[in-house]
Amino acid sequence: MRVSELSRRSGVSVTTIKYYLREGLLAPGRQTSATQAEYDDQHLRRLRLIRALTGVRGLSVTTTREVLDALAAHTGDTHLLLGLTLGSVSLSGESAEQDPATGEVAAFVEELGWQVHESAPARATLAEALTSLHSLGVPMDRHTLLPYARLAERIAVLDLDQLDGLTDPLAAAERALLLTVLLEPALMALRRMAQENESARRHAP
Amino acid sequence: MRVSELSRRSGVSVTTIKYYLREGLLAPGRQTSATQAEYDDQHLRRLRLIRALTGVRGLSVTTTREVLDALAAHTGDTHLLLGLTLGSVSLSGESAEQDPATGEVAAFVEELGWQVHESAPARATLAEALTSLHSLGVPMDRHTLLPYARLAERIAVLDLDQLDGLTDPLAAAERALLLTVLLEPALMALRRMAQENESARRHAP
DNA sequence: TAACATGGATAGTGAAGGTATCCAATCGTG
DNA sequence: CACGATTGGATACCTTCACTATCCATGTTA
Repeated sequence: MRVSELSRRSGVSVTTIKYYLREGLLAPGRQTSATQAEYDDQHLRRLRLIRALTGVRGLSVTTTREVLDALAAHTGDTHLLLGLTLGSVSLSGESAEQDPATGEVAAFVEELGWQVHESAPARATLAEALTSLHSLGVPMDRHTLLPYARLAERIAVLDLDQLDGLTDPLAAAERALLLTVLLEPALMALRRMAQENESARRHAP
Repeated sequence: MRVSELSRRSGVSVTTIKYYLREGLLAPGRQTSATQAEYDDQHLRRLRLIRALTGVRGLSVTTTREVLDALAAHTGDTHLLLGLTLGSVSLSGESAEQDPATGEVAAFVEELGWQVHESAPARATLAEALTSLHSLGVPMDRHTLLPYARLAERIAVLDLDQLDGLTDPLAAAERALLLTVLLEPALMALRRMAQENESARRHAP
C-alpha cells in the first residue's frame, strides 16, 4: 500500500506519517522507484503501536522511539526488555543528581529478595516518588511499602502468565511491551475505582 | 514571609511563583500595602504540592489547578475526591466521542460489585486502554481482567488504611490526593521491578 | 535618601508535536 | 501518449505549554 492508504487505514494524517518517518519512529517503505515507496501491514501495526504509546500513555516521541528501538534490539531476552526504557516515562528530563532515597530503595529491594538490575530506571522512579512524598509529610517507610510490593509481585505473575504460550520471541516482546505500558493506565483506573468503592464501603455501611 | 523567602524556601523561582499566582494555582498573599503582600506556611505547602504534582507526576498546570480546586471544594467527602479530577490525567485533551468499550466497562464494574459513580473518569480511562489493547491484538477480556481488579481492591484497602486516624478533613483530603496521585509512579515502578524479578525466576531457575 | 525588593503587567523564549506548502518525479486513466 | 492526481522529500511555519525576562511605579530598609 502507499501512504494515502496507510493514512486512511490508521487514521493518522499523511503529514504526521511523514513526520514520524523523519523522526525515525517508522521505518521507510520499500522503494519501488525514485519517488515511490510501498508500505505493508508491519507499518500499519507499528503506526498503531506508536499512537497507542503516545496517545493512551502520553509518551513523548523521543521516548517512544527509544522504547521501539529497545523492542527491536532486545527481542529474545524479554525480561531485559521489561522496564528497560520504560522507567524514563515519569520524567522526560533526566535528573542528573542522584536521589537521596536511592540507598533506601536498594535496601528495600534486597529485603524483598528481588532480582532487579542495578541500573533499572524503576529504582530511580521509586526513589523520586518516595522523596517527594516524604517532603510533603507522608512517611511511606519500608513497613508501609511492603504490602504494596507483595501485591506488585502478584500483578507481575498475572502479567507474565499472559506471555506464556507465545513462542515467537518478537510477538512475546511486543506483548510484554503492550502489557507493561498500556496496562498501566488501566490498572491505575482500577485502583481509583476500587478506592472509591472501598471508601463508600467504609464511610456508608 | 515575602516572595523572595517563599522562593528560597521552596526552590521555585520568583518569576515562576508569579506565574502560578497568575494561573490561579496559588492563592494571592495577604496584602500589607498597595504593593506588598505577605505569604505563610500554607503557601509554602501548596507550592510544594504543586511541584510534586507537575514534577513527579507530570500533570499539566491546568490539570493541577483542577485537582487543587477539587481538593478545596470537596474537603470532607473524601471518597468523592478520590479519582475525581484525576481521571483526566492520562489525556489532557478530552475525547468528545464515547469509547466503544464503555458498556463493557460498566458491565465489568457491575460484575465486581463495585460502587463507582457513573461519571467517574476512571471508567473512560479503563475503556480507552482496553480499546487500545484490543486494536493491537491483545484480548484483555473480563476473565483476564478480573484478577487484576481483585488485586486493585487490596491496593485500595492499603490506601484507605493510611487515611485512618486523620481526623482533620483537610489533612485527610490532602493525604488522599497525595496517596492517589504520587503513589502511582511508585506502584508502577514496583510492578516493573517485580516483572523483571518474576521473569528472571521463570526463565533462569 | 538612596539602593534594593516587590507586585503587577506584558512580552519573549524554547521545546514539543505536529501542519502547510512547494516541488519535481511518477502513476494511472483515457 | 498526454495530463491531472499522487507521491516522496524538503523546508518553513504554527500552536500550545511552561516558564522566563524586562519594565515600571511603589515601598521598604539601611
